[in-house]
Amino acid sequence: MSPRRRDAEGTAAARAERRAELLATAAEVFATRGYAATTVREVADAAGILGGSLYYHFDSKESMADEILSTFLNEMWAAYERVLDAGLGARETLTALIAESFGCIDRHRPAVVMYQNESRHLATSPRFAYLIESRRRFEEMWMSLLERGAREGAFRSDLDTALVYRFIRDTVWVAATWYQRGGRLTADQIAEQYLAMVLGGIQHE
Amino acid sequence: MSPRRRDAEGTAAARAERRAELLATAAEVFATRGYAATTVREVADAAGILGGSLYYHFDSKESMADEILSTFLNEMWAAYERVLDAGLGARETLTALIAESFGCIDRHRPAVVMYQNESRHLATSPRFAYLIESRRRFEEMWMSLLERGAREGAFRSDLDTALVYRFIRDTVWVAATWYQRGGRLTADQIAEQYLAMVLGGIQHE
DNA sequence: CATTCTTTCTAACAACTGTTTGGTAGAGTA
DNA sequence: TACTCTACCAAACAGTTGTTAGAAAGAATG
Repeated sequence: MSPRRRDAEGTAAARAERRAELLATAAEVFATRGYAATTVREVADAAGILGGSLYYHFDSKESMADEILSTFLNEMWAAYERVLDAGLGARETLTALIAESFGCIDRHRPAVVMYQNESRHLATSPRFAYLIESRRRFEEMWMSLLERGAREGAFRSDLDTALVYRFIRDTVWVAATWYQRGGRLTADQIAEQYLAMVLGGIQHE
Repeated sequence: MSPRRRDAEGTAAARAERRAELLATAAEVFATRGYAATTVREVADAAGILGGSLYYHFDSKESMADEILSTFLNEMWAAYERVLDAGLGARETLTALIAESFGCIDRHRPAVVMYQNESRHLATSPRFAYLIESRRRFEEMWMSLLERGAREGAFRSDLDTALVYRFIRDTVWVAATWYQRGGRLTADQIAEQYLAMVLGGIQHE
């Protein structure tokens, strides 16, 4: 490996690290104040630089949102794929998917908040078409799991499947708005309690 | 009643009606595109007038949001009060509150969506302090109901009450983002299914 | 008919937005 | 030391934003 090559790699790595830092900051601000209501100057402020300096690292405000969301979604789907490929039963698959979802919230909380609050607005641009595609795929995954579970007798069959799907989707992901790392409960503990509620209900038997 | 008086009342009523019309339009646009991302010209467009003309009826864009949200919250709390004053058992109170919540979503869908998406951002202004107060009151109401239900044996007592509260709160209100009047299911039917899920869970017994 | 009142339009404003351009401090390299 | 490259700053840009002031159309009133 030539010195020239090593240097190029070193600076490329440093650059990527700085990008990631800035993206984390941006995601935090976007999640807190809302993407549209946040100015690039506010993001830069939070990062300790000036507004224009962001454009050395990123093409546009939009491309920041793009990178934040696509990074998160890629990681999430990779995790989901691992679960789906494990060949578990319906109940166990649901359990694993929910646990994995709370793991995603733990690792990508600001991105999840952004996905929820801004995806409908952003998806109007063709650049963010993958948001719609992800939503479609998500619905397909859950609907087929729930139908399979109802067929196999794991889940109740007297409920509207589409409603159950939304019920689970909403319950899990909205948790990103209040979850905080290092809080009273860990992501795993929350997942466990959520599962107990979703599966068994809150009524005393 | 003098003619003078009748006229004054007539124009005042007409004026209030026009305000309500414009507010309904504004709420729809705010809910769809997001409050911050919506321009007053877009609201005016949707109402068939020009941007500046809105300022004959309203002081500012902010005061539109204010009126939309406070009107909704006042109605919601009036409905909740009626339920709480009925002196029902824990389980019946929960049932009635959830049914009432879906009723609110049915009647005030755009306002509910705004409340969810924008309240955190808006609440930074002192003008919207009532949003925080409403949230506090909401939490207090539900927490005491859930604790009472657990004490009286209506609800399971092995679950984290704060988590159950968020679970119910999120599940109910997020429905506003996908609910549409005249859809496959009525608000009452959705409330019924939601109740069955929350109380009994989705697992086959 | 003339007058008044209500609602809207026209046209502008100052502030703020995302973005660009050219410069510059400082670390690394020869 | 001189040079280069990286990451940032300083200052401006054009477009958009919420908002305002004055004119005007039209209905209601006398």
